[in-house]
Amino acid sequence: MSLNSELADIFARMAAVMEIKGEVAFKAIAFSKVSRLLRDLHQDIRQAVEDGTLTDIEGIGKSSQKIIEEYVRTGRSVDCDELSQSVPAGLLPLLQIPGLGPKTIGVFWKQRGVHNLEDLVKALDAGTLAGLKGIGDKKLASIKQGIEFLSQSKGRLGIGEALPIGLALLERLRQIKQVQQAEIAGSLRRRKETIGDVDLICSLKDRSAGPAVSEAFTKFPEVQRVLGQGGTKASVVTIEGLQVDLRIVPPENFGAAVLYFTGSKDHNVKIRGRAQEMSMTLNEWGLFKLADYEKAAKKTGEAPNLKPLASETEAAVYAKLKLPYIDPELREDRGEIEAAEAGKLPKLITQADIRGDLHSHTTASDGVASIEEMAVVAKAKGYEYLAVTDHSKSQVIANGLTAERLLKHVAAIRKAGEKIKGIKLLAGCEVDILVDGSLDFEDAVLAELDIVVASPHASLKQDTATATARILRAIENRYVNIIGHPTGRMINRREGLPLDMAKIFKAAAEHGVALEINAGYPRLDLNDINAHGAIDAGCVLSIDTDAHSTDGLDEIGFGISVARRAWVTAKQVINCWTWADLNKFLNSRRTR
DNA sequence: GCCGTTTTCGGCCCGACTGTTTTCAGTCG
Repeated sequence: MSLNSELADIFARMAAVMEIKGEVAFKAIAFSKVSRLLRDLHQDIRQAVEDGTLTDIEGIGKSSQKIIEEYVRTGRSVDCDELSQSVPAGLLPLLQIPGLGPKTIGVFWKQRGVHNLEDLVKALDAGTLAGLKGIGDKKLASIKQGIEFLSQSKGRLGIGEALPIGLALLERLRQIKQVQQAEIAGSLRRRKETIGDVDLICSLKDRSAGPAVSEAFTKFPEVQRVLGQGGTKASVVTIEGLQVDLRIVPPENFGAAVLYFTGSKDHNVKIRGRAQEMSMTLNEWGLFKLADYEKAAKKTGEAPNLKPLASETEAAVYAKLKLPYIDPELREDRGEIEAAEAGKLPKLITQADIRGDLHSHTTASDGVASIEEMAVVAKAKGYEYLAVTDHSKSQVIANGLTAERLLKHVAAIRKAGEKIKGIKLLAGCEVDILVDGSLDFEDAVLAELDIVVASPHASLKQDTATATARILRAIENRYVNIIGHPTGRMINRREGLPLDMAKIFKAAAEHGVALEINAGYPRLDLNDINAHGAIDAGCVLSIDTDAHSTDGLDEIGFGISVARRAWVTAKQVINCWTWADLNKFLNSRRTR
């Protein structure tokens, strides 16, 4: 784990303990914020410590500075240790239980001696939690259900699993006749790599239809359990164990609601603050003049009795805040509002910008389609080129090619390329980066190829120094064009190599090697943070599916999502370039 | 705990739903 994420965990832990102890809420909020910004930071925090620029980072003050510096120096934080010891360690995981928050956990601990999940389950079964102020039978039943839910679900679902579910429900929602507009919101719309729950927003043709639509939603065949249901909101759990929340709003408030529920929370906080500075207030109903809003009549579940300055579309709300439209993938409070204000938002890459796929497999190694089959489908997608890059010999499980088989395969690719008009086929290989950073083939073999993707597959538990040196050595090889899935991580499965990314970016930029955003779910490697760091450091990227079938080529969209979250433009992605420019890039190192 | 071109003190985004209550606290997003 990197230093940044270790520190992020420390601040998150301290915030959680403070919440349970019932300390001033804003302290906990401040530490949560520090935790989040450390997690998002793509340069090593050690650098900021050395430069003495720690408190220049908005959100880090004196206390946080002290904790970070101490941790960098000693690998520990006395403050964190002391705070952690002031509550039973077993209480922190209880925060994950839906319906159970820090206040109630604090009460259970102080008044009933609950120290961990086991105590809680016992106390619930024995009925010893009854009689506490503000806690009745229903509350206890809901906590029980929450525990059960948690034990069933594996935590956050990957976007590869959540997106199809969300799209299916959206389609169903749009088919309800009283529904005028419907949209996915939340982290799924922002295309985060993992999704806690799905948010759906819909507007009504007839504003009295709220309860009926809510009712219809809870009756969808995908719904396993109904968590709550009202005229403006319903929550369900699908058969996959995914929570889905529906919000129902009048048509004139649709844009404001979609904006609000798309988040992120931090983005919302920033734009609401901006609204306030401009003497306005922003909520899920719209953007209002502050003075008028305070006087207006408000009823629960209804828009305030006041004409909003903007509310029908997101763009209108942004415009009133003197901002251009901000793409959902950017809404993470990672500088997008400042960039929008300065007119410096990137023109984000779209799927239409992709001219080819530079990482794919065929039946020659572990793919299921032939060269021709892959080429035909790639051409049908409008691609100008496709690189066929089967595995090298170390990937025995994947039927990796020996040098001899590879050279025959190269000839077959060239032959297929002559036969199939309208798409350029590149003869390549996904060559293993071995444990010491050497490659699985000699340079003389690599020299026969049009393109070389070098990827780590095994020994993914190295320490930072060893792993970084390994990838750097591969980057230095003059035949390598792309580092495939650079960390080897798999969402919800394994962490991958703990690389010193700053060093990797610097070397890749210097040597003219592209870093891959592997679009295949569940890899999505580089992730958004690292891809952003890479382009910041002047690297170019390649967004590839690593397809093992013709269907696999469709997964490009997940890679595009990662790139968009990373502020990437088409110019920075080599497979958005024309064949002439790409060809120049692929050959530039060999002729140096 | 963090922040400040009205502030070094006094704020810190806003609303719905639920469960427990007769006016509100906790949780969630």
